[in-house]
Amino acid sequence: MKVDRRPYRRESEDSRREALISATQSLVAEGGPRAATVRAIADRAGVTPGLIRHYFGSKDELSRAAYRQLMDGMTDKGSEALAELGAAAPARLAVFVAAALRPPVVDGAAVGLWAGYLHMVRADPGLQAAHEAGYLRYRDTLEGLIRDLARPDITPAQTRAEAIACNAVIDGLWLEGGVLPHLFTSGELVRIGLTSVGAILGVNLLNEQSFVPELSLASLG
Amino acid sequence: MKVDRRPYRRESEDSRREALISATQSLVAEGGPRAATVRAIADRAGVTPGLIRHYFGSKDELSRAAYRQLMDGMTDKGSEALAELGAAAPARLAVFVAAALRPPVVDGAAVGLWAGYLHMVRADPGLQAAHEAGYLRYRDTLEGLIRDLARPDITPAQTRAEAIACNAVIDGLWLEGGVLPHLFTSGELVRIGLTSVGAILGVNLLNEQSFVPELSLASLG
DNA sequence: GGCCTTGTTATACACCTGCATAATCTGCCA
DNA sequence: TGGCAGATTATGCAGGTGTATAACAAGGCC
Repeated sequence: MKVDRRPYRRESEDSRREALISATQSLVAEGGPRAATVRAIADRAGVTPGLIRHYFGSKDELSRAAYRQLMDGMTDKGSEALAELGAAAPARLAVFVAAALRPPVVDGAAVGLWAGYLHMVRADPGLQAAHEAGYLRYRDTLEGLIRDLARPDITPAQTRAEAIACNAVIDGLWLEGGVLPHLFTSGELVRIGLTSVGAILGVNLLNEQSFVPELSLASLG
Repeated sequence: MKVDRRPYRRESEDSRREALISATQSLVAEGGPRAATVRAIADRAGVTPGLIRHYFGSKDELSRAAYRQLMDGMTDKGSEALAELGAAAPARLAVFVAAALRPPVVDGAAVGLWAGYLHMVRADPGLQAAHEAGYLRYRDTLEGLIRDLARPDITPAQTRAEAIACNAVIDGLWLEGGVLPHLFTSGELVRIGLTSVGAILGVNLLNEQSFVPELSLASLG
């Protein structure tokens, strides 16, 4: 009594790694990290479990790769939204903030993955350095946008403190929006984010909505 | 060949529940949720695994209880600091915010524990309900303190949005302070928190420092 | 064509997981 | 002083986990 054997299919290394990482992320997104077993991952990637060990030394290493890809994607989202427009400083800041507070950045799966690896980040110095670099890269971008506002009589130290505060607001909103999406109406996170960042900096960012196509009035709750 | 039997020791129900919850929390904080197996929990609590089922119906229920206690404990820290003084509304708000932004609330282990659970929150509806309840309890307390400021011409909807924003600032600062403590000088988190919450609400909270003994100038960086 | 490297699959294994249940101990009350 | 109830321990079980290893397939190279 023979069970049918999976047809042998040879594919590129990039394609296989991508499929495995993608399968890991989607499984964690749906059923939490406990659902992301080697067998489930391999099954979804259309592959047998052995390949995980072949491409990544172990399941943990695959998980780490998935985490790294998640972080890279999130930090890039804001910059991408920025690159397209050369508008005035307040509008650029508004775009950057808004990008972090709506899908695909605000996402339960992203929060879940991020939180799941937080303790590993605390334990592993290498990952901690990477995490810190990512955090500072984001905050520095924010600080640059704040500096570009060219408000008079603002010291560098104050700009730094403001960047920390704005970053915290964004982080907090991103977090709760991802974990408890049903508590916030559509567009509410963006509106609250722009309002409070504006309040912290003493500028009005809500009027900058018109500069952002995706942030039309219709998309606000 | 008989293995030695654990000595029978009878203890109060409260003591046993407390020991099991405490063991669960420390294990999750150290090694993430995966480390908190029934056997490891029972071992650390000085008990056999069967007791978990005896006092809590299942391991999941124990996890939920441990998470609930964590969330409640964080809110309680603020309320405790509040209970002692019957000062004016701005001072009370300042005390509440400051309590969340310094040890023992700001703590790497606490963040690790919280993150470990957040991982599970997404998968388990029961834990999600616990998280939502804890989050709302804290935010409602904050909203009450904001309302007590009795500023003129503030709608309930605006108060709600402000509470969400202030909660986000506190969450973000608490998080980053716990994960990357070396990036912030002592007292910086408290100062930034009071400044930005004040900016969001249009009040000055920094002057309220004098009302808080532990928040003397000496403790600020 | 024969061979060898390597991607891929299948199987085996040792361990661990949570849960159920039986066995045992102890304090309390009649 | 017995004995019962309930707290606590020990054992068993069915299933799942990650990983190691063997078997197989296919393409490149001489």
